[in-house]
This record gives sequence, structure tokens and C-alpha cells, in this order.
Amino acid sequence: MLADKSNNGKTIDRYDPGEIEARWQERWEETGLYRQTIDHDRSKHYALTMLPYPSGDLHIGHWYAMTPSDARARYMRMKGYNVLFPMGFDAFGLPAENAAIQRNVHPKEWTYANIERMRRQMRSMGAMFDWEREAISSDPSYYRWSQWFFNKLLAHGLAYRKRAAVDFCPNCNTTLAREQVWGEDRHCERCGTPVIKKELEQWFFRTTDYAEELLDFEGLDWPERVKTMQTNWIGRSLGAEVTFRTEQGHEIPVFTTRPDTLWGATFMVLAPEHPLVDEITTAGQNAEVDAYQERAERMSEIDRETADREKTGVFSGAYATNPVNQQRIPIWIADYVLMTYGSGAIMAVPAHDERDFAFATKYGLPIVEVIRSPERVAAAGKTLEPLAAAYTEKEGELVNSGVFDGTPAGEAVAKVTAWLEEEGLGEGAVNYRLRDWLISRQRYWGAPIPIVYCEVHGAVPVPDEELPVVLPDDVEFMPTGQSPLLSHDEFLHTVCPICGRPALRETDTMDTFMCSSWYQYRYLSPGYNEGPFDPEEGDYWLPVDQYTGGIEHATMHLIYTRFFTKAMRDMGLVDFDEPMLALYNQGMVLGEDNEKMSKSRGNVVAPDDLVARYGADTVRTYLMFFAKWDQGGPWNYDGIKGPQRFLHDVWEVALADYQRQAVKEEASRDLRRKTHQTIRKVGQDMEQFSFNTAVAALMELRNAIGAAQREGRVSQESWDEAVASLLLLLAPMAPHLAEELWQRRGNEYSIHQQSWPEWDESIARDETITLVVQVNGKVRAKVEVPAGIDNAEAERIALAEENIRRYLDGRQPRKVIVVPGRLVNIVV
RNA sequence: GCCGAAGUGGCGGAACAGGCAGACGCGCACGACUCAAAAUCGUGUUCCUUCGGGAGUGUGGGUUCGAUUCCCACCUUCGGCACCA
Repeated sequence: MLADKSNNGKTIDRYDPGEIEARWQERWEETGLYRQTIDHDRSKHYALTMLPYPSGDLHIGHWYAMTPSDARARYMRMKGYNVLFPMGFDAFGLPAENAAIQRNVHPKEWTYANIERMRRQMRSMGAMFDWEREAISSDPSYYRWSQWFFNKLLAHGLAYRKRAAVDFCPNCNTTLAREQVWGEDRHCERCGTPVIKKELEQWFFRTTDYAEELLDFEGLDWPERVKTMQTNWIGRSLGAEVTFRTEQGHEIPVFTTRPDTLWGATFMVLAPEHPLVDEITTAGQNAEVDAYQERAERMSEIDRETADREKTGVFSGAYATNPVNQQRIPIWIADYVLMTYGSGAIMAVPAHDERDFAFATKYGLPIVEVIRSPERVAAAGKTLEPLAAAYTEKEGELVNSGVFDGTPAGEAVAKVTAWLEEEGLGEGAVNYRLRDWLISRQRYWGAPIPIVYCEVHGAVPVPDEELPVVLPDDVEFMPTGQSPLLSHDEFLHTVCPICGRPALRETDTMDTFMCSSWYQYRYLSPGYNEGPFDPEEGDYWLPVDQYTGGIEHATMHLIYTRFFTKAMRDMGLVDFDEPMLALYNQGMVLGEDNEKMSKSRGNVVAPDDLVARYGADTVRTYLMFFAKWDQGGPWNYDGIKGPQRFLHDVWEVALADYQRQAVKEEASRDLRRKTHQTIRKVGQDMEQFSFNTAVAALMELRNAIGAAQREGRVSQESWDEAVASLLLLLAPMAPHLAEELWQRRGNEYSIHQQSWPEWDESIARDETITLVVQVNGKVRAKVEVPAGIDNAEAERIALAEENIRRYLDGRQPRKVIVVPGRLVNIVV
């Protein structure tokens, strides 16, 4: 330890974070300080931060997600909660396979080497992770239970296999869930390649069964932003289902949110993939329809970005009857109708729907107005202008709608729906944008889907007691990116669990989001063999009290894990409805150039270098200080000097041999007031994740202590109280420094087992306040007055101020407003 | 196009619930220490000013004794969704 600085005549050691941090990390581990076990005498708090993918090196983003979460967990611990704060790895995934193909390393080797490295890097954070609860999703002891969940879901009718046109990433060589296709160009969430459509037999989870319940966020302390995004993603539409009939007698149900416009339906449109297309198309139209269908299929395989949005379609030659007015209307085929939403068929109301209008205009189909705007109603006597464009009126009335003519537009949906039900023509219906979750991946490095295909028995689940279906290690990677499981004979060939006849294994693996949908349960007992988690641990710790992580998972992981918990509840595995009661999203650390960090931009900030240069405590404190946590912002190498100096000063002041000179009671009282105000402020801020202002408050206390030291007027007691409080309040943010100074000041190990300090209102209360005196709303004077003065007294003092008298200049106040404890505003 | 968030000094950012705009920090300026520099410490730091004051929280209006905060319209940036019937 270096000794080079003299303070008040006494030599003290210099702050050397590297030495201190390593030493305490070791001690904490030796003494099991962060072991987190059931304790029925204390309230539990399950703090969870999103688990990382073992990509190689820890990124500053990991630090930004984890260290403030750790500070919050540490704060809760000091508040008296028994806190669980586990960590693990979401270890299956494509980058491991890419490494295998490009660098000839086995994905397993690559993954576990990365885990080893990242675990070491994470230890340098000094976080209170309980490593004995670590779970790694690629361990057979973990994915055994992922497979077990698959079987459970299958048994409960929540998993099924279906042939469908699905999204496929040609670069990753695998299908993707709808949630993993992003943006206007519909690109792969992971690699950015635009996806294509493929007709494949795939496994799905029935997330749509929970669409309605997933819209209910009652009792959840989640950001509005996330709730809105999920609500939009689920996309609930209320309307009616109405059945149209072709002239040949086929029924075509359609969903509409506007049953009030039924009389304006002048044609129908089917999606090109609609099963009825082939049946109804007339001989004369066959060639044209076939060509269109083929083109539509090809369309989805060409770059979507270059595809223009002009509507195209072909006439099927067939006609249907509009059930409300018996009109004969043509049936068209067009790709602006999606097979995956509603019934894949629509009634087209060109007068009141922009898309239908564009289509009708292009192909010369009739347009019939059925809702007339108030202006057009008023002009009805005269010749009406033809419709210029589709419009949908909220006001006005129905026209051309038989018995409903004259019905006010605002009442029409309800009235028409009721009538449809009476007449047996249709009924009220709800549709969701949410799709079932496609979990099949044509990849090697994932949990095998535990299914065997038997010629006699079809898809048969591997019995629970035979799980896990182990992923074989001896595989060869194809440069084509094809899954090596397809060519692994030993894996592929098995026998049917029912009849023992030769059978083939499913070679697809599960979406890694499946593995991460239940990891919070596995953390409770990662070595447990009787089930996914030990129920005793579950009874105590579940559900998660505070979840933290990035916003990018709003409509992926956070929907999946909610679905999972609801399904687990319905399968009798848990007795609550939501996995995470509270959620907080941190923002992103940008590069110094205010751009997203990337290797190509050269603006990446490496945490290992920062720790070597400044120490983990400084990095942690800076990350909490430089912006409000949910906002994030640009990294700045000059900015980190603030927290660096701050911690250095804390070191100096905590070890200073305080020399009293002439002690003044007022000075002691001032310091005590600041101390107690800081305890109050930091506590409030920690509750609300306002780490930046919490650090600022500690800096203020540091400044006050520094001033007290220079003046030497405060009592020993108030000095000690201030310094001890500063260390305790700082402990969650800079755990090593606080621990070291706590010990050096002669306290017992460990500062992290101390209670959060209490503040005393009578000490924190200000004795005097600055009374602001305004004239006509402009500040003209400030007066120090006793805190408790009444309004009349405040007014008297204000009016007596010399500067105020000058401004009033003899005029009589018209009105005087007094805000107790704040200001007096004199209106003249 | 629809939905959501945000615009505050040279910079990052504060401001409970309509009441002192700019906490805290960076940077900068000056001073101390030093042969000197760095580091450290101290003082100052929104802008303009004729030193009386005046202006000021994206823009323009409004409500109010008083608006960064509430209302209306608009501009800009970022995020999400997007032929969803």
C-alpha cells in the first residue's frame, strides 16, 4: 500500500482501488457474504436483472444494466429485506454456431469459455450475485426442464404442430417467431437480413390463448411504455364476424370492425393462400389466378424493401351474396389481404376504407356510400359531389342501408351487430394481431425439441423420465449453415416410445427465448432434480419483485415470460398470475460521439480498461451519476473525473484525523441537518431509481463535510455521524471503498450487513427558509426568515423590505399572495 | 400514416404536487502550491448590460398573482407499429 500523503500531520494511505477491490471480493466470497438463503423471519425481495448471452466480453452495456441493479438490491438488503439477486447465462444461440463454422471451435467449447471469461469480468463489478444459484441454459440439467415444459405445454394443449407459411431468415437459416421479425423491411432481429416466407411444418405455443389476459396489467408496476407496446403488439380489435356465401354455397366468414358499413360491401377479397381460392375460381379465370398465386408466393421471397405498395389482384370469376342486402358481389384475390389475420378474407367497403377504395378505383369496382357526413347530409338536396376518397365518419348517419337508413353513425355499430345476431347472419367478435409463438429453430445449438416421429403414432413426446434428450457433441458443421443434427444418425434414429418401432427424432431445437422464459424459476434451485424448481424455494421467493433490463425485450421476452407464467399457473405449477411485479428499464450508454457503440465506429468503451484505470467503484458511481438511469446517454471520459474525485475525497475525509478548533453549536447543527437531509434524499432516490440525484446528494454531503473540516467548528459526534452516514449511503454504489473505509474506521465487518441509516425529521428540518418576495411575479428580494412564521408575519416582512418599498414606490398592493414556507407575491 | 417519449447554460444533467430555473458534475477563468507542468486546493462561471436592470427552459398562442411544469396549435429528434379489415 502506498503512503505518500499527509493529512492533518498524519500519514495515511493513498486510495488504491485495484488493491482494495481484489481484496474485498476475495473476502466476500470466503465469508459467503452474498449467499442468499430462505429466512422466514425477514421479508423477501427477489431482484432480477436480465441474464446475458455469453457473447465473449462484457460490454459497458452489461455494466450499465447490472451495477445499478446491484446497487438497488444492496439498498433493499440494507433496508432489511432478505434479497435474492442471482445471475446466469442464456447460453444457447446462434453466435456459438457461427463461431463453430467460421473458426472451427465447437459451440459448446466457445460458449463455456466465454462464460468463464464473463463470469470473471462480472466478479470485477463487485456485485452481490449469489453464484451458487447460477443457472446456465445450455447445461443438460437446465434444458432437461425446458424440454419438460415443452411436454407439459403439449399435454395441456398449449403446444401444437402446424404447416404454415412462416418467417425464415436466409442468413441464420432458421424460422423466426413473429416477434423476432422487425421493421418495415421485415428483417431478422438478430442479423438484420430481410426474412422470407417458407411453407413449413413447425411447432407453436398457443400464446393467443392468453391474448386477452396479457392485456391486463392490473397490479403491475411496469413502465407505461412497455405496457403500451405490448398492448399494441397484442392488437385487440372489436367487431363482428359475418358469414358471406358464394353462389356455389361455400361459406366465407369475414371479420370486420365496421359491421355498420355492411351495405357498402361491393366486393370480397381473399388472400392468395386462402383455401377456397382453388375451389371457387372459374375455369376462365384459372390461369390468371394461378399466375397471381405463384407471383404472390414469389413476392414474399424477393426483397420486401423494393416491393412497392400499389395494390394488385385478380378476379376469381366467382360471386358471393352480401347477406344484408342480397346483392351479388364479385370475389377477388389480392395480397393486401393477409391469410394470417382474421379469416384471410374480407368484405370490401371502398367508400369507407382507404385500401378498399384504392383497389376499387384501380379495378373499376362499384363504390357505394353508406355513411353520410353531416355536411353531405346537409347538402343532400343538391347534387352530391362524387366521393373523392374513402372516408370513415364518426358523425353523420347511415344511407343506402335499408332499414338502418338515418341511424346516427355513433350508434350504428352496436345496432347493426345486435341485428346481425338476431337474424343469425353474424355475431360480435374480437380479433388479435398477436400470433402464436413459433418455437422451432432449424439450428444445432439449442435445446432439442423432445419429440419422436413414429409412422404409426405420429409425433410422440419423449417421456419425462427419459429427459433430457441430450444434444450430441460429435457433430460436423456444414458451411451451408444446415443443422448438423440432420446428418447425425445416432441422434436421428431412435424408437417410438409407444410401440418401439424405428422412429425419427425431431431435429429442430427450441427458440432460445423458450429457455429464458422460465430462468427466474431455475435460479431458485439450479441443481434441483425433481422439477424445474424446488417448491420450498418457490413458496418463499416467488414471484420476482423487481425486474430490470432493456426495453428491447418489450414485445419478445417480456411477453413470452408472462405467457409462460400464466400457462404454469393453469398447469398448477405456481399460484400467481404474473412473473415480475415491478419492471424498470435502463437506457443505453452511447459512445462519446453520442452514437450507438459499435466496433466499426470505433467508439466502444471497454469496461475492463475502465476498471484497470479507475477501479470498479468509480465506474459504477459514474454510470449511476451521468444520467437518469432510464434515459442513458453518451459516455464521457472527462465526466468520469467527477466521481473519481468524489471517491478520492471520501477516502481522504473518512480517514482524516478531524481536528476541532473552536466548536460552535450552530456549525454542528448545520452539519447534522445536512446529514439527515441526505439520508432522507438518498433513500427516496434509491426507491425511485434516481441514482443520479442520489450520487449528487452524496457529493453535496461530501462538500459539507469538507467545509466542516476546513473550519474545524463542528463537534466530534456530528463529524462522526456525517462520515459514517456518508459511507453507509455510499455502500450500495461503491461497495469496496465503503467496506474498506468502514473497516479502517474501526467498525465490524461488513458494512453491507448494516442497516440503512434512519433520518430524524426534527434534525433534518430547516430552521430558516429563504422567503422569496416577488412584485408582479418577478423576484425582487430574498429574506432569511424563521421556518415556522405565519402568513401575516411573512407579508409584513416582505412589505418592509427596502427593495420592495422601492419597487412599490408608494403604490398600494392590490393583492398579496403568500405561499407558506416559500414566497410572497405582491400584485400592484 | 398511427402510437409513445423527449427538446433546459459551452457539455452531461437537476427542479416534490403550478412557486428562487440551472442542484450535482464536467469544462473554462482567476488565485494558491510548484523552477515549471500535472495533480491537488480555493473562488467564480446562463446570456446581454450604460451595473439601474433586461432577457431566458424548441416555436407561437392561452389559463394564472405566478408556467420548464397545465391547455391548444406547430417544429425537431428518438423509439415502437405499419395493407391487421
